Amino acid sequence: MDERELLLLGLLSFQSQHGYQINEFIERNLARVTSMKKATAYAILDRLARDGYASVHTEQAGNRPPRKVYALTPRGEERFRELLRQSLVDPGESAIPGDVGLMFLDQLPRDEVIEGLRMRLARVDEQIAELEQVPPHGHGIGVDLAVEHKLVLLRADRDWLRGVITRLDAGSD
Amino acid sequence: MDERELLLLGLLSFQSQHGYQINEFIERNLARVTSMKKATAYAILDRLARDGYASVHTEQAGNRPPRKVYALTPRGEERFRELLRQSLVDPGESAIPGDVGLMFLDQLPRDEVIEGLRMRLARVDEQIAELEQVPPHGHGIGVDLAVEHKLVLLRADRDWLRGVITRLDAGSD
DNA sequence: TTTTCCATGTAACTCGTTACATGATTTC
DNA sequence: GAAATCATGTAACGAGTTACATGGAAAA
Repeated sequence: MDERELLLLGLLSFQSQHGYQINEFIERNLARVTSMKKATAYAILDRLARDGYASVHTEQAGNRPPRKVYALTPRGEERFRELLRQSLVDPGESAIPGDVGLMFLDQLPRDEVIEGLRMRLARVDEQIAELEQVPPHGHGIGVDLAVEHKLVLLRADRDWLRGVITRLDAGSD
Repeated sequence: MDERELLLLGLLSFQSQHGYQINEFIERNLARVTSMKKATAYAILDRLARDGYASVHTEQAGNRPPRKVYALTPRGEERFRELLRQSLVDPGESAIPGDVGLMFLDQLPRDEVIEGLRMRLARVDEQIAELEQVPPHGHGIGVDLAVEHKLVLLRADRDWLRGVITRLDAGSD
């Protein structure tokens, strides 16, 4: 159920890592996937170790601060697969925000609505353009599927937005 | 930025209401739009009054518990329009959950993945069927647009899921 | 020499949910 | 007579974020 835990387990399933390393990776490469903050990641890693899903051993490189390296235990791998299965079946309610706003759309002058939706459309277009430039990932199809999924939904949103704007434009005679 | 506040302001923009009334309405008709809990709604209504966005006066019908009836003030109406404009332009990051799971999809045996996605597809199909039976709302196009929007995204999700399953099926020879 | 990097954490805070309290009144 | 309805709230809890502390090393 918990996407954050799943993410950390997944990252550890590739290789053992220490918290700082994981946080760097998330910040650099996964900013659009998760918004988990560093303190949270440290806390969850701690919890994973307490629950027996990960083992910890401390490493020291030269005179640097000691690192706590986490490695998945067999139980942790099982936990990972369990959460993964769950997340495939039930990704959780995809809270589509903004629909509350749509509901009250009639309370606003039509041109303000159109202007607002145009700005929204522009942002969606940007996101699409950005995602389209993400190169294929290579290692398995999972990551590529995730990107593709986001793209598909964004394009559907874009097309719908265009349609709505057109209709509103036509109706404002 | 706050969808809950926008929702309450919007409901009050139709007519003055007391908290219990609003909560009932939300529970009965807006369960799929918001998951806001009663205590939260009471608290936000309180805040709206404190901030001058709503006026409060207490009514008593017979021997029943007194009602605190909230009505939008002019400032409240302005606030409502302001939040509404914002929400049209920037509905907020549509957290698409489950994409974390997709990323790690290669770590699971292909038939488990396919089975999981089939179950997911079935649930999406159900949601679509359910939404397709919602009758047109009549009062303005806003509510209908919100439903339509959700439908469009669900259908895009469904089509994508079908495609992925087909591809995985083909690849598992 | 000041800033940034490394690496981990803690303490305070925010926001929302859960569960409960209240007390009359209507319904089963 | 027991249970649900009406109507509002409070207190405790949980999860996550923010901001900060630490202290040596490398980079500017």
